[in-house]
Amino acid sequence: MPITRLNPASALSQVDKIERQLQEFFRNENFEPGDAIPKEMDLAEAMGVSRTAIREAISRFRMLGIIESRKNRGMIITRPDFLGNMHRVMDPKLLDGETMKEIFEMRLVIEIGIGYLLFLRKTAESLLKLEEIVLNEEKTNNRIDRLKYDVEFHSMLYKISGNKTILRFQKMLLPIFDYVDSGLSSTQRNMKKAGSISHRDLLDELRTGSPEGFR
Amino acid sequence: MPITRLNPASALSQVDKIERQLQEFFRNENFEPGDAIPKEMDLAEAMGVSRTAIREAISRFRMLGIIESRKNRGMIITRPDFLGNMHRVMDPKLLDGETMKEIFEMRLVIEIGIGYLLFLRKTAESLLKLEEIVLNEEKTNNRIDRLKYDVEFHSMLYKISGNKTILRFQKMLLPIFDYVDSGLSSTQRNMKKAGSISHRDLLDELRTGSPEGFR
DNA sequence: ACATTTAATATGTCATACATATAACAATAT
DNA sequence: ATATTGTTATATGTATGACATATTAAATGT
Repeated sequence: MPITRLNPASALSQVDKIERQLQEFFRNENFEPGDAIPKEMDLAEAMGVSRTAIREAISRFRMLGIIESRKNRGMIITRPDFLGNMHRVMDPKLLDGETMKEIFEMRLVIEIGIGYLLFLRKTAESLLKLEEIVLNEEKTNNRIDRLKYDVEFHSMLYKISGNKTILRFQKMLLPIFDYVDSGLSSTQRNMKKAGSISHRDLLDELRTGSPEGFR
Repeated sequence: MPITRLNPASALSQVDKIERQLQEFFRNENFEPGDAIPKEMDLAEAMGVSRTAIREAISRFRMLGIIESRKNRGMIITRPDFLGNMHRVMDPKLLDGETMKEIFEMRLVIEIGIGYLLFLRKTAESLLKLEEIVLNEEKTNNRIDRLKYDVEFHSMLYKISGNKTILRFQKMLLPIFDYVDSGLSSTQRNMKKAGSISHRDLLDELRTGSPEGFR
């Protein structure tokens, strides 16, 4: 039950109501990507509101990637990118500390869980690439380069996992990850410590070990 | 690099551009929740567009919970609920099969990773509650009740984890979880099998075992 | 039959007017 | 003097009409 669902009903603006009604309408009528939806004026008349209000609501759907409109061709339902909007709210300045800590924790949780996928999907080539990255990392003393290879290493891990969505989700969480890193609870500190053994260890474990050891 | 960032620049509507400029503006000027932002007319004049266009862009921020406005008091930056909007796009009819499978997988990945938190945060009382739920589950033969207790059990697990955000995120993923459940790859089937040992087993493992066994 | 022009149409943008809620202040009554 | 009430100014909320623009479809001419 998202908190947005219980905005004091009276505080809902007309546009908010229109937005909800439209979303409900699209779902109930089983609209799918590619389907055309009624034109603005028809919607406005059917709901007894101005075209302006309809357009404000539709504009929101456009942002989410649920609706696309072209001049004269009308509007159609489109396939949204369900992570594509997250970056708009993933802002350390906007979120509160508690939420950020939980997001931070979620990232670690996903990282642990992803070990499973890695063992199921690792290949000889992917291990070679990891080896390459680790070698580069071990060779350099430059702080910035180390960071670069660190990013590369993790990137590669996600690629091996074969799940683009999880990879993207993790990247979305990065702004928070960069920001928190202080004021960690002991639990989180433990988790982080557990996760920060060297890449070389991880690689070796991935090569010859088991999911249990990897974690 | 969110896909929304690379909409053919020419295809961006005026409102899209305004939306971006405003978000950039808020970030650069270090606006934080509670801060007042310029009024609509000032923004319109400053950007050389109509108030209508500004309002369409602002309407989007309002939906995201980034901006709130009250009559005559102007508009202020607010703390968004970073998961609160996901339900709008978490629709099996809108997403493609591949994405849904990946989301499905992400849920499992999180479930595995969360085992860690459970062991760190379990308490005597929480174990008792789990015991109660499992007992109820074992007593009933009603299919619907079993489902209910299954939900309760998982809910309780997330509560023990002490991370409301992860819990909510999992709930957000439910529509997809309910929907997929067919056309799984062998990898996913394996993961699911691994995850579907009985609740009794899980509880016992949680009581006396280790994170490794739990997984 | 083909190419070009014209008209019709739905969305994109703008300007304007009015409604509504609120804050600040003034006026009044006790 | 304090509290209540009324007035006014202000910023957002909503509606309306106009025009721009792109695209489809029909009409026209050769």
